[in-house]
Amino acid sequence: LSSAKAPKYTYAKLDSLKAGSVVNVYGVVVFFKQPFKSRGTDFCSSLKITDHSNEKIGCTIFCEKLEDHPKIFRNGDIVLFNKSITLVNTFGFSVVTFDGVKGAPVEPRTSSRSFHFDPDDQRTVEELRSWAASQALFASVTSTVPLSAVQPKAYFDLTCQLLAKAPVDTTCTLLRVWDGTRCPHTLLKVIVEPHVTEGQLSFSKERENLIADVLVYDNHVEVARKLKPGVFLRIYNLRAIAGSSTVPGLTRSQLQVDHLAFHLHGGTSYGRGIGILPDNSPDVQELKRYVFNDEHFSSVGWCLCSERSCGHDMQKVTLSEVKRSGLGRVHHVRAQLKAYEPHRLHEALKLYCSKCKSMQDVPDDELLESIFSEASKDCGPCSPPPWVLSGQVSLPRHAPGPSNRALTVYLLTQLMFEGSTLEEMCQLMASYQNIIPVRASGGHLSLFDLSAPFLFRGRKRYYGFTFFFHQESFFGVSAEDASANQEAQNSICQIMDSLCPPGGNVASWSEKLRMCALNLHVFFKKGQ
DNA sequence: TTAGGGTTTG
Repeated sequence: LSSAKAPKYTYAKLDSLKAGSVVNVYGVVVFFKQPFKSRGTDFCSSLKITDHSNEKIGCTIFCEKLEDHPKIFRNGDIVLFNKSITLVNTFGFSVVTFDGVKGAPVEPRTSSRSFHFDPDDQRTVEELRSWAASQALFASVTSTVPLSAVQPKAYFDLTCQLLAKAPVDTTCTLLRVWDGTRCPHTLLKVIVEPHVTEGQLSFSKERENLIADVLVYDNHVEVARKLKPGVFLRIYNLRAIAGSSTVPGLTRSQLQVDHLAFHLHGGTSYGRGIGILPDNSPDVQELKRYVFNDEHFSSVGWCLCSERSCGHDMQKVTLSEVKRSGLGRVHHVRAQLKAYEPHRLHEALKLYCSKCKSMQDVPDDELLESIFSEASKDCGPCSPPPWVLSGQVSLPRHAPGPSNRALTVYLLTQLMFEGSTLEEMCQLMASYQNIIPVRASGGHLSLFDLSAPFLFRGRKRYYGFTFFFHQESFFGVSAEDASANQEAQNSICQIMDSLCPPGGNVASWSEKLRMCALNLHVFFKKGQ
C-alpha cells in the first residue's frame, strides 16, 4: 500500500488522450473479454472503458501471467491503469480493479504487491460508481441469470459451481454445473463414459434436476482442462438451446427432444469465455447460500451415495488392482470391513484454530459438563459492563441440581447466562433462543475459552474454532490387500483435494467438511 | 509479437 514516499499519480480523462503518450487512466468497464491465449507468448485481455467524459476507449493488455490481467468479473467494474501507452500496456503496466456496485466495499483487486491507493483514488472510485449508476451503460449486454430464469435461445452469463467435467471429443468438453436453482425447463443430459469423468460420477435424482450440462467448444476446451471440480465459475455469453439433434457425443436423443442444452460457442466474441471467481467474491458468497444451504445438503447431498447404482455386470477387482488403476475410474469390489475409526462420525471433526494452528477434539457432553460445572462453582460477585442489563432467572422446577437455584442473567441482543451447568443450559434452551455462556473472572464477565461453545442456539452449538475434517483420523479399513488400505486413503484424500483445491481460506473449510463427509460416506459404503 | 469487441456452428 502507499507509503509516505509513494508517487502521486495523475489520471488522464479519456477524452484527452494523445496518440503516442504514456498515461494513467481509470474508467468503468463497459465490455470485457476474459484473458485468452494470443498467437504470441502472452494471454490477451480486451476491454472497453468509459468515464465522466463519456468517451469509450478500448484497451488491450498482453501479459504472460493470467494473474497480472485485470480481474474483471462484470461490466460496471472499475479499473485503474498505470503507465499504459495509448491503452496498450507497456513496461511498468499495472492495473487495479474494483467492484462497480455503489456502496460495495472499495477493495482493490490486483496482483501487484505494492500499489498506490490514497483517499483521492477512493473518492474517484466512488464518484465513478455514482456516475455509472446514473448512466445507461450496459443496456445491450448479457447479464447474469440463474438457471431458474433461463430463457431458451437466450445468451446469458451463468454464475455456478463446477461439479464434474468430461471431454466429449477433441473440440468439446462437458462441464456439469449448478447454481442451486432449478431450471423450469427440462435439462438435456449428455452421456459420457464414466472413466473420462473428473469429479463426481453420479448424483441423486434430486440434485441431477439442478445440474446443467454445459458444452464448451474449441478455445474454451483448453481453459476447461485446467478447471477443478468444486471451483466457482462465471461462464460468459452462454447459450441455452432447446433440442438435442445438435448435441455431440452420446445423448439419449430419442428421449430428450426439446430438452434444454447449454453451449459456449468457440471464439471470444461477445466476451465469450470462462472466468474463475475467487472464493471471497460477493457473487460466490451469494451462490453458496443456495448451493450449500442445509436443505440441499440433507436432502440432496447425503442420499446421493445410496442412490448410486452399481452395474453388476462389471468385473470384480481386488483392492490392489484399484490401487494400480489411478483416480477417476469406476470399480466393482467386494471387501470386508475389518475395523474403522472413528466409530462415530463426529470424532472425525476437530476444532481447528487458524491462528495458532492447534487442533483439538470436539468435546463430548461429558467434557462440556465438567467445563461448565467448574465454571459454575466460581460465580462470585461480578460487575457487568454498563451496556448490559442484568437480573436473575429461576430454573424450572423439574430442573436438575439444587432446588430453587437462580441464575444470573445478562441481557444483550442475546441472553448471557452466568454460572449455569451444561444440563441447566439445555433446560433453558426450551425458553430462550440464543444463549451465550459466560463466567465470572476476576470480578468481570468473560467468555469461556474456545474449547466450549460460545453460543447455544436451539440444538446447535457454535464454536470459535473452525471445524476441521481430520483426514488421518478416519481410516483403518482393512481388506484383502493390506497395502490397498493406504492407497484407498490416499485416493480419497486426492478426491477431497480435487473437490476443494489446496490453498482455500478458512471460510472454505466448512464446504470442505461437507464434501469430505460425502466422500467418507461413499467410502464406508464401498467398504461394506 | 500477440489483437485491434461485434454480425454467435456444434
